[in-house]
Amino acid sequence: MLFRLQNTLTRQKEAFAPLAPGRIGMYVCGVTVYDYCHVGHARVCVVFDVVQRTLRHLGYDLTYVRNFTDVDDKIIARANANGESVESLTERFIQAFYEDMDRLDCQRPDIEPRVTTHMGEIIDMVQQIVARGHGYVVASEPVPVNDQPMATSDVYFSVESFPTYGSLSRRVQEDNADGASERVSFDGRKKDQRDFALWKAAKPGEPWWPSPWGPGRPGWHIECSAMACKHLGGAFDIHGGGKDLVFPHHENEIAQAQAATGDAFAKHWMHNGFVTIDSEKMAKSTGNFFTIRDVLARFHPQVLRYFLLTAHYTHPLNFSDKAMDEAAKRVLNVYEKLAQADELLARQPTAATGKPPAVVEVAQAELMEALCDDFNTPRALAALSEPITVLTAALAKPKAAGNMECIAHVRGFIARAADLLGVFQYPAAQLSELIVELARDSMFPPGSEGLAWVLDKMRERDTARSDKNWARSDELRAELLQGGVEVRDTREGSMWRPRLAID
RNA sequence: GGCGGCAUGGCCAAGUGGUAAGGCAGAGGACUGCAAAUCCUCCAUCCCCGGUUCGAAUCCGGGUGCCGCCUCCA
Repeated sequence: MLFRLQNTLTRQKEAFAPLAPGRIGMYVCGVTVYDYCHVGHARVCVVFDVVQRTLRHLGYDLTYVRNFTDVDDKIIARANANGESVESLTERFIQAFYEDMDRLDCQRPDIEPRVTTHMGEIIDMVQQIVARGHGYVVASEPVPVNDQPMATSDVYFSVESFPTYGSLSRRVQEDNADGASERVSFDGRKKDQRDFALWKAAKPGEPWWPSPWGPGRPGWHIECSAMACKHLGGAFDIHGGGKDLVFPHHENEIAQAQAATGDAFAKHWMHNGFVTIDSEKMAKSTGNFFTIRDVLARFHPQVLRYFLLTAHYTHPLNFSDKAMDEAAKRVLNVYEKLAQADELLARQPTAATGKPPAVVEVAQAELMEALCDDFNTPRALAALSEPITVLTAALAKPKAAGNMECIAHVRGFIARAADLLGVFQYPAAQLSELIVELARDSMFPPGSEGLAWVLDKMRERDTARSDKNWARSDELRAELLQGGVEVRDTREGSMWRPRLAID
C-alpha cells in the first residue's frame, strides 16, 4: 500500500517511495539525557512509534535509528552541579527514559547510538568536511592536560562555502540574523556569523576526546550527521524530530553530511508539532512543562498515549487536565466494552470465521487509509467508533443469531488496530482497577485503603441491595462517588469505575 | 526585522473543490427501586472582507487574532 507523507523539505505531501525497494532507513533525533523527559518528548516517541509500527505492518524492512545525546553543555553543567560524573548522570537518565517509554508502550528502535561511542565517526566526518573545503580550524586557548598546557583548536563549518545552505528552513541568513542579533553575541573567531562549530576545543574541567585538532568534543549538530550516515548510509529515507529542530539543527545536519559525503542525506523530513500548555510551547528552559512521570502518577499510560494520538502529529497539541480527563473517559469507555466482549468470548468461545461484518471491513480499510495518509491518527482513532457501536449493540443481545460472530470479528479488528496504535491492547477487565490504583492519592479519601476500600463499600452495597435497602444503597453510592468512584447497576450485578470530572 | 504554522459546533478534533468524520459535554424520550449504562431523537456552514468557479471550510488576494523558529530545545 502506498502512503503519503508531508515533507518539510518540499512543504508538500508526497507519495512515499523508498530509495531501495522494500527497505526504509529512518533516523529520529532523540533526547539530551540530563533530566527527566516531559510530555513533549513523549509525543515524539509515541508518534514515531506509530510510524514504526505502521511501516513494519506495511511490510517494509525498516531500520529505525534514534540517538541519545550524552555529551553537551547542559549535561556537563548539570553533572558539575550534582557533583557527579557525566557518565553516571547520562546513564541514570537513559534508564529513566527507558522506563517512561516502556510504560508508554513505545517499541525500541533498532539502533540507539550515543555520541560518546561514535567519536571516531564524528572526527572522520569533520576531517572530510575540512578536506573538502567546507570547514576551517581556529586555534584556541591551550588547555591543561595532566598539568601540561596542550594546544587545541575549534573547527567551524563555513556556510559561505555551501550555497544550498538553508534549503530546509528556507531562511536567508542576513535577514534572519537581523532581529535576532540582540540575543546572539558576536563571535569574532568565526569568519562568518552564520558559521557553526563542528568541533569544540576543550575547556578546563570539561570532558574531552583526542582529535587531530587537539583535545575537544563535538559540536551539537555533527553527531546526528555522523551517526545517521554510519548506520543508514549517506542517503536514507526519513529523518524526523520536533519542529524546533528544523533550524538550525537539521539545517546544519544536512549541510555537514552533504559536505562530507557528497551524498543526498535524508529524503523525507518529518517534523512533529509541540505539546503546549495554554497554547504555549512546553519547554524545559521556560519551566513550562510536566514530566512524563508526573503525568503518569495521575493518569494511566494508555490515557497519555491515547491523548498524544488525538491530534495530527504536525499540529500543536494542548495539554490540560480537562483534555486528559476526556481522554481517560474515552479510553475507559472503550476498555469497558472490550472487557464485556472478552468476558463473553471467554464463556462462549467463538471464532471470527466467515466474512466479517461490513462495518469491520469498512473500518479496517479506513484505519489503514488514515495511517497511510501521513499518519493521520485522529482519523484512525475515529475509525474505531462505528465498530464499537456495533459491538455494544451485539453485546446487548449475545444470543441473537450471528451476534457472537460479530463480537468476535469486532474484537479481532480492535486488536489489530491496537497493534498499530499501541492503545487498547491491555487485558481489558483490569484497566479500571489499574487506573484507580495509579490515581489513588487523588481519588480516595485520605487514609483509606484505596482499591480495598472501594471493594468493601461495593460488597456492603450489594448486601443492602439484595435486602432492598435502597436508602443504605444510595448512601453508599454517594460515599463512593465522594471517593471518586462511579457505581452502576446491571442485571449481572453492580459495576464501578473511576469518576472523571469534566467541566 | 526575517521565515513558518494555525483559526471548523459548548470544549477537543478530522476534513485541501461537490453541499461538514469522530470524541467529550448538553437537551428530550424509552428503560431503571434510584442513578448509570444502553437505545432513539436533537444540537455547526467552517475568524472577517473581496475574488476565481456551475459549485469553496477547502483555491487566490487583503485583513484580524494566536503560536512557533531565528539562543538551548522533541
